[in-house]
Amino acid sequence: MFKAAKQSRIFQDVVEQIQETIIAGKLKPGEILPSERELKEMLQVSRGTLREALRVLEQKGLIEIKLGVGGGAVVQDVSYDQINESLALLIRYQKVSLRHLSEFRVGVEGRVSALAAERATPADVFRLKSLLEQAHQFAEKGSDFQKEFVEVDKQIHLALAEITENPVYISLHHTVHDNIDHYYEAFLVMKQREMEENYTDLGSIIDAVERKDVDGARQLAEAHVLRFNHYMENREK
Amino acid sequence: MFKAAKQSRIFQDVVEQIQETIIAGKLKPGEILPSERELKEMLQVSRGTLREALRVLEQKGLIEIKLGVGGGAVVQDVSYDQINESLALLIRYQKVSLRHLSEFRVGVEGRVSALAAERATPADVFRLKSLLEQAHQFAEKGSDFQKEFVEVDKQIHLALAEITENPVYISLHHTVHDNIDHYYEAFLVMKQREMEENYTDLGSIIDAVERKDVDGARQLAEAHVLRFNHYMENREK
DNA sequence: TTCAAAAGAATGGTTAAACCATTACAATTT
DNA sequence: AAATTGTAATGGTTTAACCATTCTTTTGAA
Repeated sequence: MFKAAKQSRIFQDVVEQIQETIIAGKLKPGEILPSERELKEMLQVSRGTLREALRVLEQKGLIEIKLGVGGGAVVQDVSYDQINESLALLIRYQKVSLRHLSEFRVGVEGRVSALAAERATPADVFRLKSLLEQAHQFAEKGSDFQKEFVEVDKQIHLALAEITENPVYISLHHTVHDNIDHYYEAFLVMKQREMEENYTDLGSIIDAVERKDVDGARQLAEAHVLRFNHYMENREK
Repeated sequence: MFKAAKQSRIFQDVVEQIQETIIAGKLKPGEILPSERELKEMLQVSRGTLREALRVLEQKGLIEIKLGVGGGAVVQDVSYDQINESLALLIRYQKVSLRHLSEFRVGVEGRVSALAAERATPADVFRLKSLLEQAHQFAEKGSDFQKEFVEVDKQIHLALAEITENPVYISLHHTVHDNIDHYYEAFLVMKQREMEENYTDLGSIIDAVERKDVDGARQLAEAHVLRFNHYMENREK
C-alpha cells in the first residue's frame, strides 16, 4: 500500500531541492550557487554529502563546477548533451549499431523534410538555397573538400530541422550526428562524382520543399540518406 | 599544442576505470563490485572520492547501489532509462511540449509501421492479430475499459517497433511513452465510439502490414496517432 | 525439534576537520 | 604601464569515526 518513505539518502533530497529550484527558474543559467561551505550550512548537511549531490547534478547537466576564486557550481542551460551521452553509451555497449542508427536517420530526415515542405517560409527557402550554393562550390572543387561538403550537407539537414520548429527534431539532429560523424570521418570517402550526386539530391529536396511537395520531399530525403549510408557500407568492406 | 594534463579530478579517473571495465564486459550485469572499503584500497583513493565516482556511475545508470550485508554496487544492464530521464528534464524545462512530442510520435509510428510492413513474418502478424483481438474486446466493453484499451494499443505499437528489429525504435517507443503517458492518464477520455474508431485504425494498420503495403501502413499509422493527438487536444480545452 | 527473536557482522550513508591545488584579484615592483 | 608577487576564496582530497540497513548466525522458548 505504501512505499518506503525515504531511502535515507540525504544527498538525493539535496539534489531534488537544488534541481527544483533550477527548474522553477529561481536559478537561471549562468548564475552561481553559493559556495560548498555556505550551502552545507544552509542545507544542514556535511560537505561530503553536499558534494555527492553536486556530482549528481553535474552528471545530469544541470550545473558545471568551476575551480578557484569566483568559481563554484554554475547553472547550465539544458541541452541535448546528456541524451547524446546516454545514446553514446548504448552504442558503446553495442546495443545499437551504426546500421541501426543510419536506418533511424533515414526515417527522421524523411519526416523532417516533409514537415519542412509544409512549413517553409520564403525566407527559409532562401536560406536553404544559399547553403545549397555553398555545397555546389565544394562539390565542384573535388574530393579535397569532402569534409567541407559534408559539413554543409549537415547544415542543410539542420536547417530543415529548424524549419519544423519542433525542438525534438533539432535536438535529434545533433544527437544523431554527434554519434554518427565519428564513423563518417573514419570511413566515408566520396569522389567528386559522388559529391555531385549528393548535391543534386539536396537540390531536389530543396526544390520539393519550395514547391510544398510534402510527399516528394520525404521520398527524396529518404533516398538521399540511404545513398549516404551506402557510401559508408561500401567503404567498410 | 598540449592540453591540460589532468583535470585534477581523481574521481573522474575512477569513473572511467570502472566504466571501461563494465563496458569491456569484464563486469557483467548482476555482478557486485567490491565493497567501498576494498575498492578504495585497490584504487588508492579516499572513500569520499570513491563515493563521488560511484555516484556518477549510478547516475549514468551503470550501477545501482544496495544497502546492507551483501549489498554494494550492482552492475546494471544499459537501458533507455537515462535517455528517458534526460528527455523528461527537457520537457520539465518546457523546452519540449506535449505537442512537439506528439508530432514527433506521428512520424516515428509511421516509419515504424512502414518498416514493419517490409519485415513482418507470419508469426509477427499472428501476434499482432491476437493483440488486436484483445483491443476489440476492450473496445466492446466500453469506456470503463479505456485504460486497458490504451494499454493494448501501446503493446501493438511496441510489437510493431520490435518487428523492425531496430533497437533505436524499441527504445524510443519506451522513451516517448514514459514521457507522454502521464498526459494520457490525466487528460485522455475516450467514449466507446472513439475506442471503436481506434480499433478500426489498428486493424487497418495490421492489414496493411500483412499485405506488405509499406506506404499504406505508414499513412494509416500517421493518421491513427494524429487522431489520438486530437482526442488529447480537445480534452485540454 | 521447530521457529521466532535477538545478537553479530558487513555494507553503504553521514559527519567532521584538516590540508592541498587552482584561480581571480589586489598589491607591489620594475 | 606592465610584469610580478602575494593573498584569499573556492573546489578537491584525505582521514577516522560513527550511524543505519540488511543478511546471517545464534539463542532460547514453545
